[in-house]
Amino acid sequence: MPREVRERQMLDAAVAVFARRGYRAASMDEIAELAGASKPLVYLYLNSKEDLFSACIRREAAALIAAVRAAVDPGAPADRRLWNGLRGFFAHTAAHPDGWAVLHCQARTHGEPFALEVAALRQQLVDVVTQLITETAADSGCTAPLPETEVAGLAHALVGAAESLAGWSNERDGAAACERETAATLMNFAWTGLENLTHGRRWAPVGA
Amino acid sequence: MPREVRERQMLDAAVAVFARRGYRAASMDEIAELAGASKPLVYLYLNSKEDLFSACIRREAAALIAAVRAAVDPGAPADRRLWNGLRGFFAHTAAHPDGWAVLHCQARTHGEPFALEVAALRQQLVDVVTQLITETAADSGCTAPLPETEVAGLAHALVGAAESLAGWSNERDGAAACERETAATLMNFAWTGLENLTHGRRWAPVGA
Amino acid sequence: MPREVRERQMLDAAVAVFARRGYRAASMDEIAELAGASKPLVYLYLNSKEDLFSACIRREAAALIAAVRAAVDPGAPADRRLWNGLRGFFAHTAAHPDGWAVLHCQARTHGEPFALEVAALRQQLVDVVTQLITETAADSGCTAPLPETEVAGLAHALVGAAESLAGWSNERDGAAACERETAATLMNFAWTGLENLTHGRRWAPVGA
Amino acid sequence: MPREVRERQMLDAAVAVFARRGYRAASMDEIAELAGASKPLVYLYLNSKEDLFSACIRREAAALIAAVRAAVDPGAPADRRLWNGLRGFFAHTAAHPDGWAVLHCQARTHGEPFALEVAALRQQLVDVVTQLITETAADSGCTAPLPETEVAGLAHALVGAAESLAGWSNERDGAAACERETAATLMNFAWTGLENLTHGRRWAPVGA
DNA sequence: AATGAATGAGCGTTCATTCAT
DNA sequence: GATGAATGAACGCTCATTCAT
Repeated sequence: MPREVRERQMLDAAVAVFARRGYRAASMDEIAELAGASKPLVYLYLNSKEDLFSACIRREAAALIAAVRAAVDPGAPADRRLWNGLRGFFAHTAAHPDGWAVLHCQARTHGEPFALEVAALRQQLVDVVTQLITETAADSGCTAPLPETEVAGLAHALVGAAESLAGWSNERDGAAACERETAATLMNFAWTGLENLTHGRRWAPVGA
Repeated sequence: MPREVRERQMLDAAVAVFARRGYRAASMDEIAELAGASKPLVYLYLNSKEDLFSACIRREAAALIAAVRAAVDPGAPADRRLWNGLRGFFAHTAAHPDGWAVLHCQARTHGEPFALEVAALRQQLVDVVTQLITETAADSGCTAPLPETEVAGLAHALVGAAESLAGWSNERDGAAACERETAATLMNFAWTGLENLTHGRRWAPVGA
Repeated sequence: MPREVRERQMLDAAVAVFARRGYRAASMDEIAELAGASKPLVYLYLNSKEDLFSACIRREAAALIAAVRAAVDPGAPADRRLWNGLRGFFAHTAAHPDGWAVLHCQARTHGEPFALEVAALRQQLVDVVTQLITETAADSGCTAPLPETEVAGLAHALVGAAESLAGWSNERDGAAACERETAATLMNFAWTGLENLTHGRRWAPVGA
Repeated sequence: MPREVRERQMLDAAVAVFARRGYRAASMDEIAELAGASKPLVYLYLNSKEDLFSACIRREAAALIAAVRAAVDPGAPADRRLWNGLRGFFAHTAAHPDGWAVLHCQARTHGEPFALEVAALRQQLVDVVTQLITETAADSGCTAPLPETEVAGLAHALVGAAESLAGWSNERDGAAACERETAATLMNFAWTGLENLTHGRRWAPVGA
């Protein structure tokens, strides 16, 4: 069996086991068995548990960001592009729950080396969203430009909301059927909020 | 040294170590040493690693929800109350980063028993937010009542956004100084978005 | 509470726990709790786990040998005395199963110090039986005196048979009702066997 | 080194250590060291301390019962067969004192799972003896058939006597030289006793 | 007379990792 | 290319034992 195929099987197995058990609790024995290979072979191809986990993170992160980027159709108007990006995100995470679990739940909780890898992914997501926000603002006739820090904050809020909704809708119904509805909820929330902000309509505490 | 004091020291140490290392990677030796006690004493007071982790989760969850509830001043108008709740949330998570890390990052990734405990906390947060949203809608002269499912979705999105922002602002600057700014960002986003929604102003995909 | 009473309670508890769990698996915590005293008090009175176990063995051994000796009525004819001794043995072991378990099952399996104590008891039992055998032989008109080694062997066989029957009849029916029957079985077996031996009627392998 | 060989070495070491120390006091470290292997290998091959002990019991029990069955030559007359069986029993226990100690002293004192395994062995021994008694009775022209319960009692008594004598002769002299003598003592005792019983010659307490 | 508080030492078990083949 | 055999190191947990009071 060619190395490339074997390696993909190993990564598939590793993602599944890491998602189910967590990084520490996952055992190389279980991964090797699920991959249908012997343990020394896993070490020959992937060096160590740490490298294996990193490889999983990188592969899943690349797949996710690629899915989102592909969903954002560059030719569409700004509002459609935000909408498409959200749908792409929800669709991919729903279709690859193990990969999403590794990225969202496991990678950030196990020390620096992995946290850095996943932070890079997150930054890419935030970059995409930042650009979408900027474009959206411009497209809807922005009259009150937002400071850079606030845009970053909004992007983080949006990503967090998306992550939270992804988890919520996944556990509410196994089927990904309502993915569209979930996206719509968030889109409504974000879109109208953004429009107000970019037109200077803000809320302010009375006493401040 | 009286038992109560020792027990609190142990929980403090456990929260710190669990936050830094994760549940599996944390060793009872390290926790005991950080608590300034011997390992058998930790077991005598807290039974097992699992019980110790549960105790940490319960203590930190109770503290967080109490902080949020205390911040939401029942006498204030609805917008102020949402604002206050957000500030309370951000202030508490910034002041107790280890506790927040245990709740947000570690507890959900290590098996059913802990996930259930933290799900209960999250539900309490969502409940609080749901009520705030409902009141806010009523207070601002709602003309387009939202279906229950959508309110739940919004609440989850808001909580997710808040969680994400908490993590972002915590790692951006150790100081809790900008907590107010973070809360303002989210408040603006949420408040204006909500007002539009409750007055029937929505975004809809063109082709749908 | 006077020391003597407390000490007896401790020994009672220890015998029960040692019988149920074995020497190593028995924990001083459980013994102290069952005795209704604190652990340091147990140590104050009985020094160590080893000493406590020794004390149990000595007390139970003394009680058993006393019961057997009391049962053997010195005034009766030899056959009656053997019969009475057997009945005394079975009655006592049935009435004190924990003590018997400690002596028979636990004490011999846990290293030299305890094995020696229980060997002493066994020797006393063998001595009693040896004397009974000798007397019985004399009483029934012995025509073929038995060598000393053989008497010792017979005594050991008899004690072993008695021990085995004690266990068997105990587990066959919880009630000690059939103790008499058990004793009769053994008595028949031993008595007639002895009579033949002491009159020179032996079995011998054909080719020897 | 092939697995089979290693596994036998481990069982040999385990039998020796369990015999010397008892189940609880035996440490897996000592067993592994005596077996000339590392501890993880012992676990890889034999799963757990409990499984290891069970494996010891089963192996030694099978060896003992096989030795006795092999000694009982089916073609010989009944008295010879009883004689041969006794000699086989004494010879095997003398040649494998550790195995015998595990079966007789340790296995019965450490909880249900092991007690059941050794009870099965004992039942097999009792069955063999029961059959030998029945055949012996028939062979010697039985005129007073014994009730089934009494036969069972006699078998238990005989096995107990044999077990006791095995221990006694083993500790009296390490050499197995006197095994023949020990067997003769018991055979004389049992044979003549049986013959009387099966011809209705019994002892009865005077007052009963 | 009696105990709450505390620990050093050790055990059963697991796991990532490496050779020799 | 692929593996059966093997291990050093560490971890969760328990227990006999001792002080200070």
